Amino acid sequence: MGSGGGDGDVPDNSGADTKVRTLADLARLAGVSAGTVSRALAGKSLVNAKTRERIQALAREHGFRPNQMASKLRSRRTGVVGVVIPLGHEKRQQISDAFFLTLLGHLADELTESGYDLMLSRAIPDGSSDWLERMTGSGMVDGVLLIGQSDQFDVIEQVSASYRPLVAWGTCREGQHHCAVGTDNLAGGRMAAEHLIASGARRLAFLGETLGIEIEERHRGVAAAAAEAGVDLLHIPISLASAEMGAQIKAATEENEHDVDGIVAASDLIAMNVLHCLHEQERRIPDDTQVIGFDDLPLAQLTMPPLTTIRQEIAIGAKAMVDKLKARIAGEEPAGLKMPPRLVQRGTTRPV
Amino acid sequence: MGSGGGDGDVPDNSGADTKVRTLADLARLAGVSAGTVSRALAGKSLVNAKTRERIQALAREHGFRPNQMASKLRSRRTGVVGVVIPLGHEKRQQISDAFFLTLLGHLADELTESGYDLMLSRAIPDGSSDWLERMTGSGMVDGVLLIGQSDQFDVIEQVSASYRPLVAWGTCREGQHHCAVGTDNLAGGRMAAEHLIASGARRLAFLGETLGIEIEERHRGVAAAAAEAGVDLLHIPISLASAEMGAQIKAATEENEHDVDGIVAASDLIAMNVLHCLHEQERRIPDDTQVIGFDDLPLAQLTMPPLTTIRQEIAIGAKAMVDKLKARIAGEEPAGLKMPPRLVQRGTTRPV
DNA sequence: GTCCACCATACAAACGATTGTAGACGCCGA
DNA sequence: TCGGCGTCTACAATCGTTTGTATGGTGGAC
Repeated sequence: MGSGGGDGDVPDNSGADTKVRTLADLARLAGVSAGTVSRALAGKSLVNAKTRERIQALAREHGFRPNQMASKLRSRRTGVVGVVIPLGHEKRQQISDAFFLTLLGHLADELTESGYDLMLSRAIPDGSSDWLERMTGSGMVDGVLLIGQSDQFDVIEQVSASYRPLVAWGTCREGQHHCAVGTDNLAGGRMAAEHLIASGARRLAFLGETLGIEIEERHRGVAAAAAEAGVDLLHIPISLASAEMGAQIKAATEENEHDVDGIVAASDLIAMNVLHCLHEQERRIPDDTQVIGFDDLPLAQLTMPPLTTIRQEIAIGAKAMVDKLKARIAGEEPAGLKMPPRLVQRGTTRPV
Repeated sequence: MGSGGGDGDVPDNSGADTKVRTLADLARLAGVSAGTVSRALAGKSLVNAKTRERIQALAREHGFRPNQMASKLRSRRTGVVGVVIPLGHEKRQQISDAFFLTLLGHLADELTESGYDLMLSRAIPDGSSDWLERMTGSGMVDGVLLIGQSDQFDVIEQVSASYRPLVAWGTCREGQHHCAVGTDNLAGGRMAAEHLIASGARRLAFLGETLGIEIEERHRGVAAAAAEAGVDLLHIPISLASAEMGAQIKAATEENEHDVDGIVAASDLIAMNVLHCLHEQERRIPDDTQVIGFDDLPLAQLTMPPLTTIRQEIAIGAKAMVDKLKARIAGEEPAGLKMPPRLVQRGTTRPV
């Protein structure tokens, strides 16, 4: 009363000058109560249309917007989705993986479309489930999206037992508890190997470390196909972090250049590096060595020759993740989605 | 007392069963007041060390963590930094730009390191300054980082007049009000053009639309160098969105194949596409046509031949942005940073 | 003319934490 | 034994909204 009421006293500094920070401030200016202002700004029909517009105009004029923290606290709905990237194996990995970044971009687009904000968290698992519960248990988000499962399958499984609005990208195992959207990596790996074998490869190599569950399945698929066809398979555990990748691949390709004629790379990025190294060693692609990638990032079309790869439907997957999360936030329990991979034949393998 | 103390009474359902969601719940269990629990969990020295540890153990046991919304509301400090990507020109652009995504990754790393969470927002400017003020005015974040300025220089300038903790990536103009960290694009463009001219190019082309201020400056730099040397310069406004880029570049390179012998691409991604198209047209690089990119993304090393490009120090820039933002949050007013570009000579230009 | 219904607004109680301050308790010296 | 002092804890106000309910006023029907 005493301090605030500058309305009538000094007409000078009345209007746009005094900073209006709270609903109460605006209410005083409009001559109504805070509750009414709240409803007016929310566009509720309980307030008179004329009053509503007057208040909205006033708010616009003063550049006022309600404090989100207070709003979220009261309404117990944050309008925020947490997106966490578990950096499990590979402690030193930055968020620089091209696939994850691409997926993140699509998720951001989908979430924005649905009116959600996105809280990004780079999590480095430390043995406990803390890295995940920090997000789920904080009351800061309505739901959580996991970009990849890394080697944290068990933790995710455990947390999801009590925290329902959680959807992960990655492998969808039989009987698993949590909701996952991903590509059938086993089928993808098999598909890649079978393609190479069909087009004449006899000594295969799989490039990529299998600490993460997704990559491990790709490798299993490749191994299964190789075993069935009776061809050799070499596993070279290339790091997924792009910083180390280059040197490791260089070493690997030089060392094994004598006997490998078909390479399955765990990702397109590895494949690009392989292409580069093979080219330096003047191996002809696909004549001397065939190469096949995984992901089908936009870049795959731009290599020379263009990269044959196993396509993951990132955009579709991102949309599915967001849709399923929204359903879970609403209390439903949609099942996971295992998308079939697709072979995109380009120039680094011989046509069958 | 009556309800909570299951320790001795019924050892069965005593502990982890009853859900403890609030400080008050935990306080009841511990037989202390909520205030004490709050201080204990915050590690304050005002509570007895023994009590503190007992409470912390209890919290751990029940998987309790304080509601962040309430905490942030009361303490008026969110521990969150907003990162917004303005999609000004190019309404249909997804967050898929490789450079922005890379910068985002580094920002995420730096912010995590500093204990901040990251709130990502894809903003589509609509003529007003609403897209930015939605973030700055909401009380949701302690500060805002802008990934690129797009064509929104004026809006940013205006908002930053009253909202101090704001740092943008991008061009650092003379006399501008807001704090920006970025590469000297003018110098970069000039550097690229001078390099091409020095190595024999006489008919230059700049590929990339100049709606965004950064690209526009690169173009100006190229134009200045071209004018000084008296060589022709063609400007072909390629879209920055990767979806449309391919076709546009294909059309452009086919049309102009007769007279361009030096290409400055507005980004590495454009350069990669150019390489691809030129290769299809069986032009020899760098003998028939020289190409130079901008950014020096990790991919630039993997093209064939490896891409000559103007390097932007993304990691260093990200760190600078976060440092300056932290200083601004603390009330200081650090100046912007204009980093010198660096020419990385690889295989798509002739050595001088 | 009275009463009912109804619309618009005011009031006040949450939401769940943080934090200044007052008070309880134990310990010490006199 | 008592006062003073230093530690620790309880109490209560506060952050800024949202939302259920009470209340005031207006119009129409009988």
